Amino acid sequence: MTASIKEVAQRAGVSLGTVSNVLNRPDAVAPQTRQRVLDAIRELGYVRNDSARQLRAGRSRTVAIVVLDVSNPFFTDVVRGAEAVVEAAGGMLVVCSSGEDPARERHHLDLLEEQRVRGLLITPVGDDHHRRLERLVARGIPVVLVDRGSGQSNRCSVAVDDRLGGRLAAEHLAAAGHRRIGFVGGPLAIPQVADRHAGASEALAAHGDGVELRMFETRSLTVAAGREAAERVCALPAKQRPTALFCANDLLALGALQGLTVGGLRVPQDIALVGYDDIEFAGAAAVPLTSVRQPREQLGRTAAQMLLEEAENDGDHGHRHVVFQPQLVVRQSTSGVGRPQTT
Amino acid sequence: MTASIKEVAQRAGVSLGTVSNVLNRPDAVAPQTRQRVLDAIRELGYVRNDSARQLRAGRSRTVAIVVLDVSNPFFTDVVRGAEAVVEAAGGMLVVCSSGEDPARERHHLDLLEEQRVRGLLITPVGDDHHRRLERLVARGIPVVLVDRGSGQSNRCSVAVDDRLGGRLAAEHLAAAGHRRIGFVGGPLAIPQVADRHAGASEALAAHGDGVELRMFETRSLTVAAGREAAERVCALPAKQRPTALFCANDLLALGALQGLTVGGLRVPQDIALVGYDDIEFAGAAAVPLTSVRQPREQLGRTAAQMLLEEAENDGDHGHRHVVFQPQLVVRQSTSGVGRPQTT
DNA sequence: CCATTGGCTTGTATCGTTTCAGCAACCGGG
DNA sequence: CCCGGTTGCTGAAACGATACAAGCCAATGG
Repeated sequence: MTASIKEVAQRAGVSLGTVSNVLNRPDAVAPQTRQRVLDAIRELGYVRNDSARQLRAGRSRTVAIVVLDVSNPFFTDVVRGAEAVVEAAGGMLVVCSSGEDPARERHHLDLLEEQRVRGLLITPVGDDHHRRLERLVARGIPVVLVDRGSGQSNRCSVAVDDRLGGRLAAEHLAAAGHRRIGFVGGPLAIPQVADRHAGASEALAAHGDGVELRMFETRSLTVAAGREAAERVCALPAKQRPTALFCANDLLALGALQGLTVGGLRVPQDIALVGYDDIEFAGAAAVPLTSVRQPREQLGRTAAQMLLEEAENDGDHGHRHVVFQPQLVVRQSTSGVGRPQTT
Repeated sequence: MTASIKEVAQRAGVSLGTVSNVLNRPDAVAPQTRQRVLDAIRELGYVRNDSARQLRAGRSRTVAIVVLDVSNPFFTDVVRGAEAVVEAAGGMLVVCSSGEDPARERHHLDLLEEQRVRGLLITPVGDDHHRRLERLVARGIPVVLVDRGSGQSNRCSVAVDDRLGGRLAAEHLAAAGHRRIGFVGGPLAIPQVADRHAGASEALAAHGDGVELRMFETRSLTVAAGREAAERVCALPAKQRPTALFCANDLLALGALQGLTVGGLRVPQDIALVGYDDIEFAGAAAVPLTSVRQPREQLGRTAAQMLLEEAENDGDHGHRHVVFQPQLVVRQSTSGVGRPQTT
């Protein structure tokens, strides 16, 4: 059914090794022999068997990236960045989504380990993954943490300063005079969420005089969760209700925007809204969203580069921790007045 | 470095085959032997080598899906549907993005063929892929066309009726009294685009009396391309300018919305806008978008089911062609009056 | 004219699994 | 006491590719 190198050899009247040479070191084969082999390959429709290659070589050319949610445009942009780098290097990037579920994450890691992937980019779900990743590294599979700083010095990481991002958002709101601010996000086990919250908290504490940060925890970082959180906000009596919401990502913010509108609250007149990530859709929302921008594609590119670099110099390799700075993009959802902007 | 089955066998004091049995047919091994083997596995941190497994088995457990654009929420939803089915069956789904580029598509297919994937879900870029896919099928790799009907009877397909979708959109606009309608989409080599256009064209022709459908071709189906098309529209003198735009997908429509706003045209008062796909962000846009809804996740689920089914019954298998019906969802971008809706 | 070189090619071992025929020990029935 | 049937395990043969030592032959140099 599927021709192997042996049949190609037979047909071309050469030995196994020669065919292999044609494939891998064409210059080491005499031109006319090479041509005969190439003809045979074409005639039989021969295609290399990667399993065999990998088995022999002991390593694969595929790199995996495990993200929290493929449907989140933030991650698809990260993936695109990583993809570009990996493909340029002749590899293949496989994308797995943990869906914020530690069990699925583990399952994916199991499979990827069995496949002996060349390296792993991961945005881990919780905090209990250290031993697991440790083991991969010990096995010679380099790991780069994405969108997550690492205290660990035995692996690289690429992150954006989430505390700073949280501070930027909170300071912006506090400066606009908000005193009751709500934080929408969760699960708190996700470090990015915790850090953004911590940053906001920090900034408000520094601000002094009873600025309050109230937590509206969500079960996931999705539009639906944002809508649901907004319902809780709307249900509060006006006196207790926050006058501004800081959402842990833009999906939540977009959901919250919908939920608030349904609940009869106007953004930003009745309640201001800040998102996080500045995904492409944030600026195009019903009320264009103020958001904390992250260098999404660059995150992916840098992570992939570091990974490939580590994969080359098998073994010794100075682990680096790159931290990018987020940037506040102010739009209508916090600006009180003004006309729609579309950047 | 990485333990193999042989070392496990040695440590447990049994033969190779026994370890393999513990892994694959645990009941065929005496409980205490089994335990010894399991202990050895744990102590050595043994992990199966999938390459070797695949090589021996001649087939892999991974299924691939090749989509036009991972950043398009339509496709991420399709992917999620497919993923759910494949994972439930114990497999793994690898996602590749062709970026609407035939060369990249070919490259991915090459790699996937080398990997001897179990099956392939694909939304092909152009129309010249038949021979290519044919070859995969001949090799025993089942192929299911996604979001694309197939005249071919030797493979399955799952699609949504794009001509009908185009008709729905165009009829809606014509019924609202629009006489100069613009179609924004491209490249036309993408069958979905061509079909949606054809459907619209058809509906308007049936409508008679000089209703005009003018083409604004784009280079891709992205937000940026939509913005750029809107600039072209804005540049036209008011008399020639369409009073409505039908965009081949929601990304284009969202981009167009931004471009039109920047160009000083109001949606829907000055120009109406219809998108396609009804992605989650369509309803949350600055002006909630009227759009043609497709059953996105179901598309993926059905495709994956058909693929797995075909992969089971190696060989004979009745190829099916499932066609879903799209559905027009009317929102503010074509409704002239009314208040924001958020569903 | 022999030795040496260098260009091409061959054959074989190897990677880590799974599979399968075969062997040893044991059991109960005739 | 032997025989057929289990049960539990072993050992070797694949799977398809790559690497590498070794061989062959013609050409080159002394």
